[in-house]
Formats: sequence, structure tokens, C-alpha cells
Amino acid sequence: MISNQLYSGSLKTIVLKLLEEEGPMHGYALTQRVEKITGGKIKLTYGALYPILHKLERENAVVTSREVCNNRVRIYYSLTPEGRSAAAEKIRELKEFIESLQRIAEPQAGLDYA
Amino acid sequence: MISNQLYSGSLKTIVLKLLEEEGPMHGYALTQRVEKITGGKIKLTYGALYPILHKLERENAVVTSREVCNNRVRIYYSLTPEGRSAAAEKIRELKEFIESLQRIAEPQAGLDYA
DNA sequence: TTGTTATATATAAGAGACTAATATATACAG
DNA sequence: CTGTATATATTAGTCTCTTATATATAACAA
Repeated sequence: MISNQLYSGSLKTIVLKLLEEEGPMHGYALTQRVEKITGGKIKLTYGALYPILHKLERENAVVTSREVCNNRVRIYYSLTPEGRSAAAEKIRELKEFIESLQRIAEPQAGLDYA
Repeated sequence: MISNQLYSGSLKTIVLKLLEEEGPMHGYALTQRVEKITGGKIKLTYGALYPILHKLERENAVVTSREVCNNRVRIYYSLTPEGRSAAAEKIRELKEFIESLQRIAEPQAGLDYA
């Protein structure tokens, strides 16, 4: 629904926010969660997700744990303390970003920042 | 201030919105306007801007006109009717995007989209 | 008159992130 | 026994932007 170009840069932040908000999650659940929260407007594909998760792992922002559920292996990703800091910073940035976009999208009459 | 990765995909939309909102503008003015509106949080650099403007021109979304002001040449970019349609669509998309980001950034208690 | 800042446009190499396609495998319903 | 949902993962290629660079005028200060 929303052009992927517009949201692609925010996917890493979205992943961090979900892990911070909802605790340890596995990849498939992350994609489903984004789908539900945004009503399908933002799609977190596996090709985007796994490189993000693997990079977060290399950066020590998340750790993984394998769990078997219904005979299927699930890999849960959990934030580390460093990951929690990174998430907080990214979320702060995200909120600033939203504010900036709102200023551009819905300029107030008489407020021209001149 | 905001990581460029986060906003880079929205620069084209921002350019279209400014041209739609403020009429014909030249490149330098576009960069200054973004700087002022966002308080310096989003930077529209020339390396990003000119490829965007040239692409919009190839797509017949904008036309250019050269004008001399203070002995300096300025190249003004104006939306064509096609450009106006494209701008409207991109702005609609931008608003949806903002809404989606807000849902992620500030989830309402009790509202889990399950 | 020399240096600096602001104004003004533009390109190019390279980096980085993502998309689309593909591969694999289990569970369960009809 | 076929299709759908669940579940993880990689890769080639694309696209956009960043960083660096080039050019040139105007205004102002020292």
C-alpha cells in the first residue's frame, strides 16, 4: 500500500521497537506483527528482515535462542542491554522523524518557519 | 540530527510536497526550506536533490525555467499537471506512512491489532 | 585586495539497504 | 495428497543516497 521506498529505511527501527515493546520474538512473528499493526501497509519481507536481525546480532544488540514449538524450530531474538539502548535511541529518532514529516505534510497556516 | 537512513526514502515526496505547497522553486531554496521546516533535522543534500529533480523532469512531473536574479542564474522547477497528480498521490502515501509509524511508535494500551 | 560566508548548480564513485526470487521443511485441513 | 499456513534463510541485482568534488558570483569584513 505504501511504496516500499518510503518505509524501507525505517524497518530496522521498527524491528527494534517491536522487540522492545513485545519482548523476544521470532522472525515470522515480526513480519506478521508489522502486517497487523499497519493494516498491511508496511511489509517486512524476509529479505529485509534477516539481514537486519543478523546485523543486530553482530552488533550485540540481540541474542538468539532456539526453541521447539509444535515440532518446528523457532529462533527467538531478544534485546540485550546494548540493544535496549540502541532501541531507545532509534525510537527517539523515529519520533523526531514523525514530527518532521508532519510539519511537511500538514503545514500550519501562518507558520512558515521563515 | 535524524539518521539519514530513516528519511532518505522520503526525500522525493518532500520535494513534490514543497513544490505543490509553495509553487516554483529553485534547488538551493528547496534545500533551505527543508532545513528550516525540520529545524535542521532532515538534510536535503545536492547529491540527493539533483538526481531527484532530473528524474522528475524525465518523468514530466516538473519543467524548468531559467531566471536571472542578482546576476546569478536560478533554475526554477515547476510542477506540471502530471506532477501535481504524482504529488497528490505521494502526499496521500506520506500521510498513511506517518499514521503507520505512529501506530508503531506509540501503541495504544489495549489496542493490539490481534 | 584578500579571505570568508552565502548563494547557486551540478556530477561521480561508492556504499548501503532493500526487493524479488528462490530453497527448504513441517503441520494441518479438506 | 494437495494446498495453505507456519518458519527460516540466501542471493543477485537494483535503486537511492552520501561523500567528495568542481565551478562561479555576491556581499562583506579586515
